[in-house]
Amino acid sequence: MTRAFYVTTPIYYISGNPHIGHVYTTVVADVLARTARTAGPTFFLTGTDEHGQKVANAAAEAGKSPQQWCDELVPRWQSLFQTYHVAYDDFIRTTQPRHERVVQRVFERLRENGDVYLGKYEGWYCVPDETFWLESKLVDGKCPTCGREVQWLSEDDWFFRLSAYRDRLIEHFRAHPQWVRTRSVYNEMMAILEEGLDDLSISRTNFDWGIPVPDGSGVIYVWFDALLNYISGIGWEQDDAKFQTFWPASVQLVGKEIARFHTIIWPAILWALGLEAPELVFAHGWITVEGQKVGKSLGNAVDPFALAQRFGADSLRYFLLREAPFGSDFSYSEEKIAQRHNSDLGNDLGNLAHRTLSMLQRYREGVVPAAPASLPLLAQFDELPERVRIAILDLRFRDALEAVWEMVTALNRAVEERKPWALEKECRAEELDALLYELCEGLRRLAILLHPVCPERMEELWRRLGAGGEIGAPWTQSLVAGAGIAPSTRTSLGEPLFPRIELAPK
RNA sequence: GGCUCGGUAGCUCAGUGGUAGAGCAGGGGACUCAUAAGCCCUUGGUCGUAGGUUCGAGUCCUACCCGAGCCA
Repeated sequence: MTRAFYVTTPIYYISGNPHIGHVYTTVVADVLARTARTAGPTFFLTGTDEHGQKVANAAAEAGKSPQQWCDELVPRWQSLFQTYHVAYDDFIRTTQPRHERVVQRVFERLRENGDVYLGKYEGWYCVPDETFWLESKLVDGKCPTCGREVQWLSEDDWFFRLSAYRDRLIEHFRAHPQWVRTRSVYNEMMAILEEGLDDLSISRTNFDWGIPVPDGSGVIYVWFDALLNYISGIGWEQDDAKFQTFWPASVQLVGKEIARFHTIIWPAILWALGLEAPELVFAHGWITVEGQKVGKSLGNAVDPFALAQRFGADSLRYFLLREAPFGSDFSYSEEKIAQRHNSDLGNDLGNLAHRTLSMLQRYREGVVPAAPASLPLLAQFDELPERVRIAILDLRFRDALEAVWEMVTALNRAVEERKPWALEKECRAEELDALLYELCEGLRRLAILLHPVCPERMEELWRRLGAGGEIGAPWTQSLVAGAGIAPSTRTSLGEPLFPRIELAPK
């Protein structure tokens, strides 16, 4: 029933260190990918964007070559993603030959078919933002976005015939009102299209840190270069089987600041190549700190490594997905992270696991009892996996998690109502066995359902349950009749999965 | 300036015409397997403001205020 699933993050521009925003997008992609993998073939691509004047300048300031600068920074990103348990299928760097070949080949192809032509570019350019500005848009002669000096460029450039795709773009937007989310970004892109499109300059001659224009001078514009990672990363014209399997992308995640590149320029380039546009571009909001935008320049950037250290990577992942509906901006604070961790993960889920395994230890020496004839407690959640899968693949993470928590609450309630300690005292062994079995099996299912969100902690829960098979196995194998936890399985209690975090009072 | 999205309980948010909801936080209770966690009960909102349409509006229309964002 499922077509292959392909999810991408933006490739990250390595002019500095990563921050929590990079974690946010990448974790979301990881949750999508991990969920999709339980249903069918999946590919998750992320990587780094390494060309452009801004990188060249940063490298020069550090007294390094651009390549050396990138080589030193890339591991920083990779170790960040490892810290957050991100399991990408590939990590592409735009300085890799496999990517550079593709960019040059695309350039040649479009030049052959007339979508790329030689023209003259004159105008203002903001180096840090890699953006062109009309004189009329400048504020006091400076970049309206970042307030820094702009440069006057006058050069012969190669242009991409973007204007030729305007009508098709408008038609595409009208025919697929859900292809760009959120709604507000869709509306804004539509407004841009209705205003009209100019052709796009896609080469630079005033610096040389980029992919050379084939049979010409200068380098290819960093955005043109970067966008193509999404097809070079799955082997366009290099690995046809792979490319055909995964293109068009199922979900391309972007921050809303780069929505225009991904929903206007990108589909036009794809069409010029005879390829399909991605199925969905989801432009999400910012993370703010106490209502303020996070950024290096604002000086309120939080070290994401330190956050993982303090709260646990899985708790951060849970927080990012649960706290706000995906898409809108949301305000992050340490208090809120701690509150989510304590109440949802610690009190509800972690304690459920701990009390269950503890009772099993106390009453049954840690061994899973025989399976009862039916599982009435769990039967009401037979539809839950499908609900969760649908919500996650629709990027409604909060809804998915709320649905899972209905089950967590039901299991906690069942413990209260059926009082295992009383059953033990009254020697009602059969009832106690049935309840304990159902609680263990319930935990096994919760571990599977929450594995995409909290992979490390759920793997630990899986081990403590002594569950057989793979936690990440297709749900058609692990969440069906007969797949339940085996009687006589030996469990272990262990320390709390999500120990309470006490914040120092302000 | 034009445009977009949002403004619902202390906090985070559901709710697109028919008697205001959830979770958390706050208050009370019974219990004890457990991370003083869990369970039960409960306080709390003139749904940004002012008009309008309608038998009836958080839900539609107009204006305005506040916040965030977009404008080759």
